[in-house]
Amino acid sequence: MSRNETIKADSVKTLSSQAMAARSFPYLDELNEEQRKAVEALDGPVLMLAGAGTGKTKALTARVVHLLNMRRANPNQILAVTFTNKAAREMKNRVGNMLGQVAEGMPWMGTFHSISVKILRRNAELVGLKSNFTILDTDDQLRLLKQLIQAENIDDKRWPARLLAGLIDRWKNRAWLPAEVPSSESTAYNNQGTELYEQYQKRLKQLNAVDFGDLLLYCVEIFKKNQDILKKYQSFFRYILVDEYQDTNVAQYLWLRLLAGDHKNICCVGDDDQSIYGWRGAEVGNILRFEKDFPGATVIRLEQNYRSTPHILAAAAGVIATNEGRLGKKLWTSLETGEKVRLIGHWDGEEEARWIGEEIEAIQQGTRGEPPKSLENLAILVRASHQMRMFEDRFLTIGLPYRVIGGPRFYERMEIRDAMAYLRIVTSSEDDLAFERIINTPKRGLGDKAQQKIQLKARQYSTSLVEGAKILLSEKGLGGKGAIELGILLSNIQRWENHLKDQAFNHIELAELILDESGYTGMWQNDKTPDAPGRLENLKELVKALENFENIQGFLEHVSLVMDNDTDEGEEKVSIMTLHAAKGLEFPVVFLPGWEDGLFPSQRSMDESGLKGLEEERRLAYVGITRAETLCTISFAGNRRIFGQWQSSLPSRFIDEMPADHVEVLTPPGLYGGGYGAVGMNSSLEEEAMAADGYDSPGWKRLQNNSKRSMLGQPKDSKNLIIDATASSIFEVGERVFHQKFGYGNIQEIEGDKLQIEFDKAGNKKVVSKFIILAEDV
DNA sequence: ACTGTTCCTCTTTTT
DNA sequence: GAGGAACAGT
Repeated sequence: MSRNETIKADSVKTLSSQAMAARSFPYLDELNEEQRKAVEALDGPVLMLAGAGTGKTKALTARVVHLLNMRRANPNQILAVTFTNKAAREMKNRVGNMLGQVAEGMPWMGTFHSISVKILRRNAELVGLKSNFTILDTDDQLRLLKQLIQAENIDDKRWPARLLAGLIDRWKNRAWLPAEVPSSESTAYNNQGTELYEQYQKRLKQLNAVDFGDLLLYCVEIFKKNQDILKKYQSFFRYILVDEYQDTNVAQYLWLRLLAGDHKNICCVGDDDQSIYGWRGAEVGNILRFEKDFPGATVIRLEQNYRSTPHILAAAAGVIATNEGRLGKKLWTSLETGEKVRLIGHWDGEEEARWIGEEIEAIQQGTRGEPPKSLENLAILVRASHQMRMFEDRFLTIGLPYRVIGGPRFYERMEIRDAMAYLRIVTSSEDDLAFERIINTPKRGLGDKAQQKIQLKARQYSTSLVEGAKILLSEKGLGGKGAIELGILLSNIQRWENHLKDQAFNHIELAELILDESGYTGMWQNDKTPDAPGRLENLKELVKALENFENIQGFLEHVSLVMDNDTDEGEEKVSIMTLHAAKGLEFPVVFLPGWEDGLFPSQRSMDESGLKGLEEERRLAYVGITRAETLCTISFAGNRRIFGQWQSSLPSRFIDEMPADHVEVLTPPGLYGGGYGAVGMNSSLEEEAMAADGYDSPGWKRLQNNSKRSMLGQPKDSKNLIIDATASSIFEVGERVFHQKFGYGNIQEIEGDKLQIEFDKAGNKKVVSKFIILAEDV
């Protein structure tokens, strides 16, 4: 019925399109009312506020299919932008499935960056680039910046290149060219930030290279300065769809506004509660402002959650409710009540990993009174990647298969970058950064001195390093072994270039030949370190990856843009990933470890961005909880080793924000003396008991009192209760005390139950008194 | 030039 | 605890 209304409203449309619309579209019947509205509101600006698990992707793909079925646009006239390659792939697959064909016919479905590259290659000359420009990765970028910094005689100890890289990235995210950086920023980076930014951009253009930020920045610049080109793209992209709109930064926002400026057929999907990329320049303001930016916009809220049980939703809602300035959504579900969110405190991080490992095995075997579950259904979501290690260690020792998602990427490995540098120098001998990388890898006796001579020569003739090296040799500016080796390298490069041109070999053979003749493969074959075989394996994989591409250039472009490496071998595994990487995913069973103040919410985030930072952390917590379908387990540890130093911490404040009715507090198993890990490597029963009750955070206490089950079977006068009764009174300032992990120290200050202690070895720390005993009692 | 040593900082989060 | 930079020794 609503479809008929739509047709009436669209009375301008041709008879044929009406006839098309009158056909039945089975995918529409699978949508709920709101989703359907979002799909059928084809024209004009649409904002789809889609809460977690509300079928956003379903609606989005249905919308694409509907646009096609209604003949509003050809597949190549729809611009569909996502942030990650994974999301783009997913959308392509789903659209393809719905249409019953491969969605290769949708060339403009991709990430902001990949689409920008396409546009930029076609218009490169407008910003002073050649269309075969290379895209630098972070490593190249840093090396380049370092060179500039050293040329300016800046102490790169005090002013690290990373800092400058971050600064430039921020400016680019705001779509500021060097000349557009406001003067308020002029004190940045020792007052030389803007100057170095300008130099950096110049140098990039000399190298015919861009960095990630440039892809967006230059597109925006082209659109702004060339009305004709903008018009062309505006009319070409008849419909625009944007996923995860809350994560757009200023540059992306301008990019979209410019492209949608004419017809305004733009549909943005997002959730302000899931905005977690503020640190990368994302502006939640973009989504909050949508209706102002696009007057008359249709706003649709998707609030029915199909993913999680009511307990999980309630816990998540409780946390996110603390944030201010939300657009506000109320998620609801018709699913039946499942288990409450589980909460458990541990003595330290190792104990936490051990416990989670045991839990996972139990769930896998189905010993929790439920059918066995595949490990594919389980995920561990951490705040910071260094937390992953603890779990990897533990899972390796108990032989639990796991997969780290978004870890160190394939393309970032040293051997891959080296190999790619060889390929780069062959496709473009002007790629100085690639040449620098390979000139002495493997060792050719071309050290700092030789390289400096080449640099000097290249600068003197203002040419590339390869050319500079040739000149140096012809002028006999280099002697001995170095000269011979450099000669060999240069003639090798020349020969490889010719092979590439002649097409004497296909690109796979050529790549193998290059790695072979350069001695690079040999270098690793002769390497006796334990990771050498793995590196050779990676090189093989690199060559194999070439099979999917027509030529080396195409491959290089792919690698610089597509960063995820889904090497999903068949075996079932637990997934370990950061909360950021988990956005958009869902798992029946989710573990959220490390909920401690300082770690989560991250201290750094709060220090740098204050309340804004804290609220973003809270959204991260919300994202984490809402990944879970049926079982969500949150945990924290009282002690954790950070930078090799033990640190004690309090439970995350987010724990206090969860409504107690929806949380069940578990007691660490060690308390009962039974079960597993009772006598851990370095944690005793007593310590575990303290861990269970060692916090004074009101929320933790409240939750603990609320949980009757956790108290079952616990002796009334168990040791931890005795300690509890005496805890806050027995200490005095100046007393000599002992802590299990930090060792001896003196009390500096007493603040309720927390003691400020100057430890002899571990430094000054704030510790809950229950972890402390008098030195004389040891 | 290269290798091995110590000392230093450092960790959010990523296209 | 690890990876990088500076230094010293071959």
